[in-house]
Amino acid sequence: MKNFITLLPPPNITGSLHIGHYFNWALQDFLIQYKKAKGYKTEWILGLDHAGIATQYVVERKLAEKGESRKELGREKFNEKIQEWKIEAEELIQKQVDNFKFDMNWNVRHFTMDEDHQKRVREAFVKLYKDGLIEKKLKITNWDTKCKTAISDLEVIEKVEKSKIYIIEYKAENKEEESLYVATTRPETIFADVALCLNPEDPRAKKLEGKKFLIPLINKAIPVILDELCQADKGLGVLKVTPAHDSLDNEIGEKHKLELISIINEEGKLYNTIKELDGLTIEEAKKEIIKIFKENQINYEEKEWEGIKKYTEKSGVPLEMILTEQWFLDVSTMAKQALENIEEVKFYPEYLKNTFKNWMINIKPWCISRQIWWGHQLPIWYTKEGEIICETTKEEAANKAKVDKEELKQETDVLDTWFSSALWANLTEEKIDVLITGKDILFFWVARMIMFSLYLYNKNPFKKLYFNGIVRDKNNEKMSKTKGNVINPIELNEKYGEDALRFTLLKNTAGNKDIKLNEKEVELSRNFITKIRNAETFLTKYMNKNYKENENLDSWIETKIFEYKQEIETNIEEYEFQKAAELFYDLMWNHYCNWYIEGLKENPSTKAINYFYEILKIGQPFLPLTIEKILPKENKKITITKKETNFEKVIKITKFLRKIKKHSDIKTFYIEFEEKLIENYTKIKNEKTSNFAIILEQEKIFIEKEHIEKVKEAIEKENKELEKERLELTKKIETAKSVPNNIVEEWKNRNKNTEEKLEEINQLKKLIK
RNA sequence: GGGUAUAUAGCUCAGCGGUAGAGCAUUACGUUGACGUCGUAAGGGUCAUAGGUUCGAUCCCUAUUAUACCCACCA
Repeated sequence: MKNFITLLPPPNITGSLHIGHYFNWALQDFLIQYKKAKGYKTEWILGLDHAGIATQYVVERKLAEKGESRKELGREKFNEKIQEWKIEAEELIQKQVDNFKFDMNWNVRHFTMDEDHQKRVREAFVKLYKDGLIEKKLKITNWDTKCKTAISDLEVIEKVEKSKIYIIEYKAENKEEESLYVATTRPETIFADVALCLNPEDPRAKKLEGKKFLIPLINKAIPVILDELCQADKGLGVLKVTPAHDSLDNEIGEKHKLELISIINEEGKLYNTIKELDGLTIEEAKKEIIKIFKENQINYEEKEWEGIKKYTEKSGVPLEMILTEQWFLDVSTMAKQALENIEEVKFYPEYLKNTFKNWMINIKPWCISRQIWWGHQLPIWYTKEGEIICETTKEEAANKAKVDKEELKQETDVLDTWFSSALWANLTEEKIDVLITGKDILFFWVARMIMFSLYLYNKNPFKKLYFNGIVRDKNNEKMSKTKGNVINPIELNEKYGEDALRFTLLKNTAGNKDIKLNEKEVELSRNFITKIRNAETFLTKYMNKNYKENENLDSWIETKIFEYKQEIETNIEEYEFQKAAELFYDLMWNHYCNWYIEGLKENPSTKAINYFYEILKIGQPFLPLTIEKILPKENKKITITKKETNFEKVIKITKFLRKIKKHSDIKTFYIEFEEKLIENYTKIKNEKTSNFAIILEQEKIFIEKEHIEKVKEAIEKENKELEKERLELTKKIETAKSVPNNIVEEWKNRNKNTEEKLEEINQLKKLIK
């Protein structure tokens, strides 16, 4: 038996599951059910993520409500509190999972802090460290002043905001020289300035290079340096260089070997400045320094400014760049390996593979340490002498260092949550058939899993990657608690019944794009489910059991089932869920209910119920709960094949008669072909009252004289259209020069058809006269 | 600033070199065998704009516009 493995993106233990989870899970559940029915042994790898910063943030906030803080509690007690929270959160998630009703065994699941995963993480770290890819460095890092931890570049969000920009005068050390004016949005950082920078092309550059200028207030002299990183057209073309608190400045600083002066501490407060400002927060200091400028008659100008401001993703406070010691993972080798192996992975949608590649090409070292308490502590031990030992356990570290293990102190930092997630694909040794996840975590998670798996396990973890869109509200806005437009999947399921939301989402996945979810759509799915239930009621309770032979109709629906089944399966295999859903909808509602069941009313068939069950089997992954209730545990298996049928003729004749009926009060017609069926479909009596006959589909249809005029009208329009088409086609064929033969042949055939039809109509017209 | 995706009927979206499609909504008619209604039918489109390639473009190319997202060090 073949295996089918899929990996659930583990939800965070920070809170409840939302419609995004429901959608993502529904896609996976759909595939699982489909593959199961196909005879595969399926495995859905489930789990939860400890979500380091996010969880710690939530728990700290809860503590703050009670007037407690993590510092008071200490690391051990605090982690106990987090464990309590975890249990609470798990219960909540459990309830939701139960309500989601997916085909999963939630009791069998992993957790990123499980002992075996901790081991996996430690081993990975040690290997990477010993390979020389992990290094501790004093560097400026993105800093979250609320959670007091470093964060990665990916956890930074940017917003365009209106604020103020200040133009500040830096006087020349040599009083004869003219002052330089610097535009900055951060006047509070002048104390960390170590240079002023100009672009080498700047006309002032040659004259000023090496000259010294004074930092306002403290009158410290700093030199002018030249670097093309300073752009002449930005600001006033003069950059104040604060290498300890700005990444561009840091780069310039490194190039010119400038001193790093740190003035912002881990709490986001100033130190090492002047006594009026030390201890103030950035925002406070910004206001205060302007006051001080005024008091000291420092020349400055204030202007309105619109620019990008950075915030931390998790706690939402302004981002600071500060100087700290952090652990960095050099991912360049891994990225190279990932690039070499990515072609064998199929991406849905394909264009994301390029996004993936571009990211890999431009990848930068990853800051993997976090100064929080909840997470995987780094397997790094320090000896009394300050030697760094990296081993998976304290015992091993002690052995290696040849010291008593009580002498070793473990690094207090924990790993970025995504470091442990990066190993999530290695919960199984086998290749995962498909990972279905959101595109927002392509870099955070998917890319890193691929890199880690290739480097550490020499294995490409995935065969296919499917990125689902975001579920948005009916106005195409992202759902958020603050906007109040959040749709709760469980509430929707309660309102519209089981499977309605699931079907709606599957039917609207439209090429991995975001889904605009309108409740109206869910209502339509509900109606579809009702239709199916009613069909069942009709077939089992109301259908006339007085069966007659009904080969034509049966053969037709059987052929339809055969064709649709194939097409639906092809679409599912290509992950075209929306097309598959539409096909199933069409087969069930249009073909089976509207034509077949309507036909049964005249001609009940013993096979009707079997056909119904066959269609349900096809649709089972779309509406598993509904269909499970209807499908009997054991039902007679019937073979579905393509069969000869002339039912299409019935449809054509029916549609023709309906058209006539629409425009007249026709009461009778006469035909000697499937008359009962047509009578039933058209609700026109089959009774010979006239000798006027028209020929359609090689069948004679007799219609009363008085309705002939209406027939004329009905066909006149068709006639016009046909003539127009013939004209166009003839012209096309005549003017065709460099058109391939097969195309011309096709046109000719079509033209022949048109002419035949026109001939039919002409005959008809003659007859009517 | 760079990149990617999207632009087709009132709405949600298919199609993607050779007759513009579906579902919903609208309108009309009809529902004495199932219908948390259902059925039948009709109307509705310069396929974002402008060029180009081609015998032929909604489809390919180029530019423009709009929207969304991603990346980047902008004072």
